[in-house]
Amino acid sequence: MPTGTSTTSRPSGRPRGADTAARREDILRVAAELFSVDGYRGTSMSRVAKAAGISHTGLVHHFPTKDDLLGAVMDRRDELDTARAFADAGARPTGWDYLHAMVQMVRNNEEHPGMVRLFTTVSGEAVDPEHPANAWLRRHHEATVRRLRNAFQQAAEAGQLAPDAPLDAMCRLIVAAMDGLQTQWLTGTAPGMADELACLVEAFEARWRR
Amino acid sequence: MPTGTSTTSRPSGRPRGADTAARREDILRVAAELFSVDGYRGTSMSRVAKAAGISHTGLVHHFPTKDDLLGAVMDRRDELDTARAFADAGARPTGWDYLHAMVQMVRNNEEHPGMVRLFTTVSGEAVDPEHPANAWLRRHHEATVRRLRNAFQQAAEAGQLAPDAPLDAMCRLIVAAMDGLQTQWLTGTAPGMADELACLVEAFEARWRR
DNA sequence: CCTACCGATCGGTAGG
DNA sequence: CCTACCGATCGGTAGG
Repeated sequence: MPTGTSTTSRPSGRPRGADTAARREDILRVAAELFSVDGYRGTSMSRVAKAAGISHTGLVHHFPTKDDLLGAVMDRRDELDTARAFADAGARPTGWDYLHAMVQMVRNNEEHPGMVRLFTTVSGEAVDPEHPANAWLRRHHEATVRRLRNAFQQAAEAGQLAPDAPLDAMCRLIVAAMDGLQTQWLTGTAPGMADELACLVEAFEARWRR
Repeated sequence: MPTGTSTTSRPSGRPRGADTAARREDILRVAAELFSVDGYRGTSMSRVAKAAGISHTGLVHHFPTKDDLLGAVMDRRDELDTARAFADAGARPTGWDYLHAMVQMVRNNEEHPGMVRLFTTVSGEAVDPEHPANAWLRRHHEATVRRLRNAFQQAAEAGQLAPDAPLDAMCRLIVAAMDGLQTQWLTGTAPGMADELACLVEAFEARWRR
């Protein structure tokens, strides 16, 4: 009995479509782990292939270039990040509640050091305008700032924000604090991240909440 | 006439001691530039040598391993950083004044993008415990936190700090904000860093200054 | 002509 | 400090 014919029903042989999706997921998982420790520049395609249990050329078949692989890894990170954020709070909180939900999201991140390491390591390399993840980093920061800005504007419309509050600076500060706390947490300088971020939100409320 | 003998007076030939120090400084300057863009892992000894105008083995003569070179580059960064911090304020301010002086120091850093890039890029790689700059990164963060803690304790002794202020979290937040703002500034998400940091200090004062 | 790979090797470069 | 090299590994591609 021939295997891999062009007939529509295949009682034996490899289920091709499903295998491809599962294989890609395997690759993305091990690549994320390697990038998170050694960075994009410090990780070779061969090492990713070996960790995924396939050949180098097998890896290239799924991701033609190393840049393609990085892009897929970071897209997957964002998807998992968003999925977890939504799982925590069914509907997205608004106004100051959004800030407190963000603290909870950071507390959740303390259970996922691999994700935090991936973000921090790749961000460090990606400040170089020539780095393949530079556009991703800018997009990520701008999207995060935008969501914070929306929350502050909701607070303002509800009369809960001082009219002279420096909106943009506050948004950027929260993003900066989250990024910087990750570095300190990963190196052991800080025991956590959420309590520190909560301290920032508390100070903001003391100064600019109405 | 022989060149480079061990006699004390050399009317001709290369003044060796001076040359060595100057050459090392040249190497450290170009290495800092390369590390700041491509990172430690993304920079080769050969490329450093070429940029410094010497051979690969000539570079190895001054810095036996790549790790030695990185250590010297980061030590030099810290020296220049400290020198500029002292130049700004003759004596180190105390209490809340120290926080405001730090904002001024960050404003000064906006004139030195290369230094900021070096710090951010190497920090990103160095969260890996196996990275040669991991110890440097931890030392840097702990020293910065210690100086901030001293300042807050001076404020407390002067009765200018609420007794329930979360000292450690505040110190780590300031360090995190400085690090994170550097990333956003380098990628163009934020137009500056000092105004944002000043916003953090203002919020802290509103919440915990007495 | 398709898919999901394989073993082998391309021209160059890495740190030392 | 140079020329001349090493063992190995880089990202990417060949034909089958």
